[in-house]
Amino acid sequence: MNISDVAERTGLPAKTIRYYEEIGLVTPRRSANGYRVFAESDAHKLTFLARARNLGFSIEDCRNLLALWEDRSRASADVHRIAAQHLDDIDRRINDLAAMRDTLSDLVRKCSGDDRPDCPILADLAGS
Amino acid sequence: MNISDVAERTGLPAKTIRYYEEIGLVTPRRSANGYRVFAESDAHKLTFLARARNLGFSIEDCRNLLALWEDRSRASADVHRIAAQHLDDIDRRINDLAAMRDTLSDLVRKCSGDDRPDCPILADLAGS
DNA sequence: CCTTGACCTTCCTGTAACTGGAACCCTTAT
DNA sequence: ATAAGGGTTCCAGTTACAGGAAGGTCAAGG
Repeated sequence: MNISDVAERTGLPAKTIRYYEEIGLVTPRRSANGYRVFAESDAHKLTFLARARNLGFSIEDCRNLLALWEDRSRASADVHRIAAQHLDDIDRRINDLAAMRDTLSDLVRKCSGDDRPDCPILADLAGS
Repeated sequence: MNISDVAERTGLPAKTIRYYEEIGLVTPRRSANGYRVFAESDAHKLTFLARARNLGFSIEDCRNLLALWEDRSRASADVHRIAAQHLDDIDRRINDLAAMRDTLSDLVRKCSGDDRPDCPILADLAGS
């Protein structure tokens, strides 16, 4: 498989796949002309990576998850811990964003949004 | 005021304040020895920036909001539009994160997290 | 045989919003 | 004289790629 084939199969841009090779997440072989040649196992890894990234795991998390995936003797506790930490992180980010949204929607609602200069949003940001 | 004074007053790190000067958000005067000297108006701007950044506005949004704040003849509609767009953005991000959380908490719940290698999380990421 | 177009390659730069650190200057107190 | 605690500039690193330039490769068509 050439890079565009595996790009299509995984949904990852070719650029991203090259980047993943650069940082050591995949190591496709090379054909005589220098083109990358992806084996099935490479495609599976990249699919794994695409899904993990879609769930918001960082590249370093992905690296660790990939290592655990390839380790037949892994303990599921290790995977569980990484996922649970990421879940906490997501929850924190949701809470932060929800707090912003509450404040902001309040302000947006209070602001007339017409052509007058009076604006509660700016007043609040200025410390009223 | 020296930089550490205004840092304390605004809650922004000195590094961040220097950065804001570098990108033109504030322009404190300089004293003879080269130190930055912050006027009250500078401190107010920085407070404004700190609050806007806390609400998740991008630097470019902040730059625009600041310009509107300083423009006595602004239309509140301009502010309203920036804030409403940002609110939409926040909502999108919350939805994205919530989707991740739902999937992930499902997986975390299903994973025993013990020392056996069997792991539904990895199975799912692999495409089961 | 030559060209054209679609691939592929590497390398360099830029993104957002800072943070950390090195090397060095200024001021005040001991 | 020196030490502590400010301040300054400049450079590199962070995350996870994206865009683009310059150039090699391959298959089809005239």
